[in-house]
Amino acid sequence: MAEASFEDLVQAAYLQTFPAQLELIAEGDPADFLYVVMEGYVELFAHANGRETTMAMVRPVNAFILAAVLKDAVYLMSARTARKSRILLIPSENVREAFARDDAFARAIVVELANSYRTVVKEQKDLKLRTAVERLANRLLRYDAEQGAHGTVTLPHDKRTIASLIGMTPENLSRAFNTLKPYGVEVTGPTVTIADADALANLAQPNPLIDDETS
Amino acid sequence: MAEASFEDLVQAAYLQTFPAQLELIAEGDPADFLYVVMEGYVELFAHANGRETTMAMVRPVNAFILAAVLKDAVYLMSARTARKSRILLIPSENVREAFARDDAFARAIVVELANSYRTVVKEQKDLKLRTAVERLANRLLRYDAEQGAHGTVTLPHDKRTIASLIGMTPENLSRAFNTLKPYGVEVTGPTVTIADADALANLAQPNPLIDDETS
DNA sequence: CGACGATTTGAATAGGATCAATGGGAGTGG
DNA sequence: CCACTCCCATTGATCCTATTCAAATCGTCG
Repeated sequence: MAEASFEDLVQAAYLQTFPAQLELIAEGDPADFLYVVMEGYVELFAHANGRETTMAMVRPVNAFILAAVLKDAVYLMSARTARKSRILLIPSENVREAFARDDAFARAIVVELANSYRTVVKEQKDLKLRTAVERLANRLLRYDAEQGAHGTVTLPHDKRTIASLIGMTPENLSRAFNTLKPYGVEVTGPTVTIADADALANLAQPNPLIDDETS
Repeated sequence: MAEASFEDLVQAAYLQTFPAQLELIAEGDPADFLYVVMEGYVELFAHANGRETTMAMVRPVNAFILAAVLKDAVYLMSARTARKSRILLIPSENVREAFARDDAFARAIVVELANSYRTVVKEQKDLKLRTAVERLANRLLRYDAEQGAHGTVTLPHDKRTIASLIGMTPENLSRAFNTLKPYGVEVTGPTVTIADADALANLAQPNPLIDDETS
């Protein structure tokens, strides 16, 4: 994007540090700011019919609720810090201004939105086409790949959060881990070892059109 | 968008009529064309782990797989005509060209993508936060609203398709309709009458952040 | 009229959720 | 440093939802 637009956004932005478990936004609120996670972790979650679910975990450096800001609409999701986090807040007004003025910025946003869209589509496929155990197995393989494919995974979130993220209860997650034991999966607190990646992959049936970050 | 860009796209495009149940694209294929439904209905669906699910039904006039075209990536979903349909095929190359050249077009695409993104997020909330019966109840209320809120709904698709769309089996859909009978829902073939919209809404708990088209 | 596919219904099963209780750290305050 | 508390995670038992398998019914189309 143009230097000037960038400067304008940075000038208008606030960089703040928030403690863990602080609610940043609530679904239904008007989109006053675009949020960018600089450090830490932010949980996006949602409510309906008396239930709550984790929609996504946002890690540095990523923006969230971009679509709402551009549309000048209300947030569809709530957000809270999962741990102490440094977050950049950019007034929506400025984002929309830069979007209207700066062609390069507008195009960059398209790429970002296209990626976000495809990510959610993949998640929907994951949810509708796989059982809970399959989802967990694939998730473990993904974490392993992200962490260097050593066969030793450190879970990036609380188990209750992971359970909600992949669409199950904490109890069920615990049982799903047990189900994976015969496939070489051992759990010790937040550490998971994958003894036989092939066996696990055979169960999980990983699919690039669901599990690959890019593409 | 600019007249010239529009002309260019139209010039390069093919308008074709396809019979029902014709597979237009398959997930994993490179995105060679952007598709626009002019008449008829197109089903987007996906496979994984030996299962298949309906992801969306696209009606006129709407484009599908825009994100894949822009990213020059592979399709995440397959598509088939649900009935005889007239479809506009625009070569991806031309779309990306227009996107690069025409600023107004690029901005229009942002709006389109932002809407698509928010739609999928809503669907994910629907899936994760509601039971099958609640999803059906809300879907019926939505159809009723779309069709004029007369309390008489004509199902826009086969029941098996609707079942897959809202994430259940055809058998379960049939039973879900029976579950809704005490709430004033009567089914006769493709026609559904809603005798007591309040009772149904009380069960469904419709939520603008999930069920409203706009917002 | 006959065949096929869609829908419905029934029965049995499986997958997940809920409720309840226990064990296990991490953090707090004395 | 230790005891206490709280919350997370696990386990057990049970319940409920939804899927699967099977069969019957219905409607449509050739």
